Amino acid sequence: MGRKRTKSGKIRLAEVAELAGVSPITASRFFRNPEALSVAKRTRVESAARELGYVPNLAARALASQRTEVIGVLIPSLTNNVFSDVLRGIYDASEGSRYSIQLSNTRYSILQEEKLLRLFLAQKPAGLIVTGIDQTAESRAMLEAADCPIVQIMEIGPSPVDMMIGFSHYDAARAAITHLFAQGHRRIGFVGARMDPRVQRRLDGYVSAMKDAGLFEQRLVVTTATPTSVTLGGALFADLLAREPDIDAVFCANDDLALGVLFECRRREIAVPEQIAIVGFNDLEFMASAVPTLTSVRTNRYEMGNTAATMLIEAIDGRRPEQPVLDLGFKVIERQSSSSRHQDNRLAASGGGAANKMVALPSSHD
Amino acid sequence: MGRKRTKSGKIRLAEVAELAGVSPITASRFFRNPEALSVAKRTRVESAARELGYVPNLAARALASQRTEVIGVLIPSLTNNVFSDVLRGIYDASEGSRYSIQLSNTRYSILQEEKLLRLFLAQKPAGLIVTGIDQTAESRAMLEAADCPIVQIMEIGPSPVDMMIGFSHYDAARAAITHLFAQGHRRIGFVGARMDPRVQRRLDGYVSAMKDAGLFEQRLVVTTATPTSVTLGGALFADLLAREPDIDAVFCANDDLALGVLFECRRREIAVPEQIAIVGFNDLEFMASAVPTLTSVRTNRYEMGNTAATMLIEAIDGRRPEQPVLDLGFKVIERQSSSSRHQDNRLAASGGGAANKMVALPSSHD
DNA sequence: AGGATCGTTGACAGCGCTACCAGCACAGAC
DNA sequence: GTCTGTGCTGGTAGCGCTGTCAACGATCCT
Repeated sequence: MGRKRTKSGKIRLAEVAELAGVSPITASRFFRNPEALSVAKRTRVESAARELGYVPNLAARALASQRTEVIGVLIPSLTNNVFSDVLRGIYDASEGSRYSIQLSNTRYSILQEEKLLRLFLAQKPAGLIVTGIDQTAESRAMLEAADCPIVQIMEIGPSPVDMMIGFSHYDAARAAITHLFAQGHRRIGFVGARMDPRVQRRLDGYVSAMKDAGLFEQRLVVTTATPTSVTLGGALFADLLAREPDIDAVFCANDDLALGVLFECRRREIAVPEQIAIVGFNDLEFMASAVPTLTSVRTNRYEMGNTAATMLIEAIDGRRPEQPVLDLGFKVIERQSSSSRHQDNRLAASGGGAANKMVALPSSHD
Repeated sequence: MGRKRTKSGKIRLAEVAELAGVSPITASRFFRNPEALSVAKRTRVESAARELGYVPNLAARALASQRTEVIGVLIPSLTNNVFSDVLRGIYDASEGSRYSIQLSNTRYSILQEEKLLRLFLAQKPAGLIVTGIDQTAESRAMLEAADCPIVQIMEIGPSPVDMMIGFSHYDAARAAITHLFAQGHRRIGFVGARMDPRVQRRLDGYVSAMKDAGLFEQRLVVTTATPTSVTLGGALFADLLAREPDIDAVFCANDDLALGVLFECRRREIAVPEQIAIVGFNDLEFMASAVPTLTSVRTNRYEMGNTAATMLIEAIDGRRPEQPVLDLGFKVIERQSSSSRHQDNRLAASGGGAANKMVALPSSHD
């Protein structure tokens, strides 16, 4: 290591080839398809490259080959914990592969998404990961015309552009409400923020489950376009309570809101779950640790990102998955905050994650 | 829009030049330095480019110009809330500039960092943002030899490679302990996880403050190399209590741990702050919303990322900042969890963020 | 033995853009 | 009128790599 380079620090493929005693094109092949070389040349090129500390010039490669080894990723937010898990999965899958990740943030704007898509596509990415299924018509057309594999993540729906991996937010919300019904709750409020398409579909699931039971009332729903936060959860819940003091449960569109609701209950000395049950969404780590432990709908975020990137890379390399649309499902993780069997959370054991009851469901469309 | 392209979707600069009736090189200049063109040609090229929907081929540009418009960013973790705020700042600053962000994750390994650095540098990035000041000697040498501006973020220390923006974790921890002393606490425990260099320096600050007061005992310190989590905060605190039941305060190396400690106190019916005070670090959003509200040391994470990227871009464009090392400082945000004036948190008003008392300090080295 | 096939290698010609330098017109100085 | 400088423009020559195709010897088949 630390071997000094020739002037201006650039070792070209030609130098490696010369040292190895092969032609540049043979050296080039070594880096792209080592199997194509004889063992002798392979080792010669390998040691020459190592000795010189050769690193390929990606710009030249991209120019010559008319394609890049960049996977474009479009997500709506960097702040949201949900996406950091997904991203981690994507980055983990990309490591070890020869592809690098180019990330951009749409800020929940499909117009911004369209603009970024245009930019990405112009650089001929090897593949693309986009969030959700609600693109503009123009974006949709660009994606369909793109000559690279594409994975839509976070949800599943009809007519994928190419590949798709996620779960049904609608079904997941219905499952959460069904769980609350099973625990004997009837007047169930909905608290939601940001109201992006996925949160909207959770709301739809809530509404349909409530309507099916003849329990839906518009007054039970409190939402805002404001980005989500714990504090906001408390505030929205306060609004809900002011409007409907007799609710017996709250379904929160995400876990931050649920934590805010829990704190607000504590502030108001409302017993959870005795007076009000709480169910969150995503099952972030802290849900199992709260007091009382908080029920949530577990979503496989890391796995979603990881599988999406893995599928994409396979597809780029010409091995299309036999299953282009993958439903990762969800699980209702029942904890103290919604358990009618729960008597005294104050004496509950530390951690609380030991005896989680899980209700696993693959999501399904209707 | 949606104008169709010529075959294979590629519009080259030459086509734009032809339509505009200028030479390719003139068209090229339009995109790099419009001022150098006469107004007439400028408008001609502009409308030609728009009409054809021209998007530059970045690979060709990079190859020809021997430099990229990529800013490399090396951070230790994608999961950590702290870094998602920093990243958001970086991405926000890069938007609107012509630079794009290339992100990589060192997973808290300086060896991995060195490897990534080598990779990044080989592609001649326009600039580099690296986390912290604890690089390997080899990394350090590479950074110093790099012919692009570099910003080290998250902390400040002696001998910056180039630019530096952050704050003193040591001083911030000392300030937190000083605050606890002022509230009358004496037996103050330390809870830390992951123990990366910055957490280590917070521990150092804690130790020095405690020693200065003649109160330090090794038994008050509980740490682990395990990545941080809320649950872990509870577990570490349980260890600490088992060892030292008579502590009257806990300083947590981050807010997740602090939340875990709060939940564990609730589980054990330990009154906060009456029996045990809690102070966290970073001041994540939920700290102001917890019950009781949680004291923390506010760090300017978004601003750190944003300013770092802004400074870097300025430096790339040849305008080096007059202030290459920037201390963003910190603030101890005093809340109920460590306030001796706090009597009954159960009746405290919603949100609790209204009357935060702030103790602002620029960090300083000694 | 002759032909076909395979595995391996190399020559050539760009990919689309920009660095460099030269050239031109025009203005001002002498 | 010539010279110099300035502002703008264009020609030439690559940047470092890979796609394509051709060539070669070795192997296999009939």
